[in-house]
Amino acid sequence: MAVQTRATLHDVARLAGVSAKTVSRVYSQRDLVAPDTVERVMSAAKRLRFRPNLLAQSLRRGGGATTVGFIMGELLNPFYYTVAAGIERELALHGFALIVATTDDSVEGEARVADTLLSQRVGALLMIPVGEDQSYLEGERQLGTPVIAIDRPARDLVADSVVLANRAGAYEATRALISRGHRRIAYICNPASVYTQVERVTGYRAALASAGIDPDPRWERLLDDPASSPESVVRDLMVQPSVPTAIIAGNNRVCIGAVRATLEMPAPPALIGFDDFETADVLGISVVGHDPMEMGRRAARLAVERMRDPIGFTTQLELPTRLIARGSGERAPALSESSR
Amino acid sequence: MAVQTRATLHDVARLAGVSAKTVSRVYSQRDLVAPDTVERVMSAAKRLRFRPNLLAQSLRRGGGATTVGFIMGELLNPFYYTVAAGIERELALHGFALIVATTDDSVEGEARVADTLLSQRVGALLMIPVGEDQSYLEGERQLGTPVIAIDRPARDLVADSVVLANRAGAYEATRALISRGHRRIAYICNPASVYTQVERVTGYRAALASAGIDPDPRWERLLDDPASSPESVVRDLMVQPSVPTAIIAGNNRVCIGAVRATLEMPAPPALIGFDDFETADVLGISVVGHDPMEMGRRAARLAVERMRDPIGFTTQLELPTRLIARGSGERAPALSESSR
DNA sequence: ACAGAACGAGACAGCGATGACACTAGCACT
DNA sequence: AGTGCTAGTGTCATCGCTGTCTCGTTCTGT
Repeated sequence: MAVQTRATLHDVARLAGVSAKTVSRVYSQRDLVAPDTVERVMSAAKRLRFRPNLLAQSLRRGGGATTVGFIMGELLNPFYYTVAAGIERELALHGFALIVATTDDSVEGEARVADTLLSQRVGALLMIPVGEDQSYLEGERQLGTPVIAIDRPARDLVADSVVLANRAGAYEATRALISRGHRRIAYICNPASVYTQVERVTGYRAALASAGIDPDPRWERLLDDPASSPESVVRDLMVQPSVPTAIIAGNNRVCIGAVRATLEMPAPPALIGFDDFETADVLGISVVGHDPMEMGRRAARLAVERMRDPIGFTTQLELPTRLIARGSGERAPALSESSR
Repeated sequence: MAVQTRATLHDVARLAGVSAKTVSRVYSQRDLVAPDTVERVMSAAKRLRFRPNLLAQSLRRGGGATTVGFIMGELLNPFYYTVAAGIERELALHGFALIVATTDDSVEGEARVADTLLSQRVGALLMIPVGEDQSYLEGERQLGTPVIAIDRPARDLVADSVVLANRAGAYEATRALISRGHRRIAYICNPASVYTQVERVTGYRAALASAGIDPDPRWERLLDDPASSPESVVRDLMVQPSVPTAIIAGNNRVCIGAVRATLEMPAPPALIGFDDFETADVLGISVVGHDPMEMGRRAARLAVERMRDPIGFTTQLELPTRLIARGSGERAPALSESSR
């Protein structure tokens, strides 16, 4: 088993009878090289299976990075990986490779992987911020590594960001329920202290207020307990003396939990989820949908722009949501319930 | 806005009043350095926000890569990204970063991204092979970049691989249906010419044969048409003069399509899917389940081993599947059908 | 007290590539 | 003939870092 070593520019140069610089020229195509020299070089390169070393190249060229890092909570969450897919596609278009790193949604994890990625000299850092504070990246930004926050704006850090119209989405969903006659509308989410949920709850309350309904703490289940299952939260809610006639689930996990909990009920409450999910149509679940892939694409595009022009103004992008009616959100309140 | 440049070893050395090599020693911890020198260096490094350049480091150290590449069809497929999640976790444990690249399941895409990744000098290449032939990577393998094939073995290439017990899984599912009294069992998949499906179909036929049932081409819908929707294929199948009493769906897409197609039927056929999916329990769909995350982990572990020891024997790993009963696969054939 | 080990730190080269600059040959023009 | 240009190529230094070698200092044992 011949364990050879990888050929370098010099090996190719020697075989082709030219200088290393000329081989470099052939590959970078920035300079003129005589056609037959090109041919000699190319054939030598092919014979040696030469492949330019991008690491050495970007070192020499002074940091022109070829990779971009994406810091996400975990790859198993459909929302996250759909964003990742969008990022990957957009970056591929511009010739960048994507390094993904997961944090398990922990603050230490975030700092740790950010550190690793920066040591890898990624050209930009895309992230779904977890911690309360991303100021530890401010220095890096000044050193020329742009940071793009996705889904939640970064805290204490100058960074571009791409977020959803969370308030408007929740507002619209709540209004839709109200217009069907619902007055007792629950909002359930877990975790609740993240930016997106805070925004959505605000939209939810605003919609209630606009209809003259006082928000009722009984129907706001804003949890921050990774251990508690959404399903049991919903079950618990539905055995109270006074039950809501409609539920808004703050994210897809809670929504699926709510589906599980209410599937067998004789008169299930109306249900609207936030975030679309694969089998939502099969299950007939109405949701506040949006386009996570597009979020990723936009974020990647911002990153590419920032790498080219580090000194532009930072951009805050808000992407729209839209209510997708599939049945579960259009159920009217049960008669006995609607007249309390 | 002060656009500074990133500090290097030399900058730190100058500020700390030592040589660059000593700073290097402090960071690599392979050599002895006096405690107060360490402290001086560290404080200088912190002041300059120094962060060692891993690219330069691995260049100098001669290729000791810090990244591993994963070539996948597309990030949107739940199976693929779950594998990716497993890979990422395992790699993180060993200090490698993961670069993901997608091919849109095209052969050219595969070759293109493999090229990019190899130029990035990834330490290993993990891939879900698409093409008929991965021999173009043989040279790279000899040059020291191990290749690990996932889900499907590589063709014409010495590579470790991690695959599922496809035949056994399909065999078990088919036998289970037979034992409930089914005789007319359809197998639907798209695409059909990939390794996994060929194996599964083989298992399916073997099970039929073992029960003395002749395979019937009417009930094998082996498509290779990305455009045709699984749902319509199933609908079409169910309006034939003679309908099957049970369906095996070759992958999760087909399975979800089958669910859509049969949901409203008064007497739906029994249904078993291949690959588990998020809401399968809610929908009561029996599946041949397996553990894609574990596949990713195992593949990553193999990659790490190979990077450490390039000359071991190649390993072929086969991971088990298991039949998960949730109702849809346990339906007995309709009476009028079972006695034909 | 002195040889030899052990420790701590610097000088230098070089990983694989490219930017800056220099140089030659050939041609067109005055 | 002399000048200026261009096309095509080579030399050298260097990107940020570390392996190897070297050297001065302190410590150890007899």
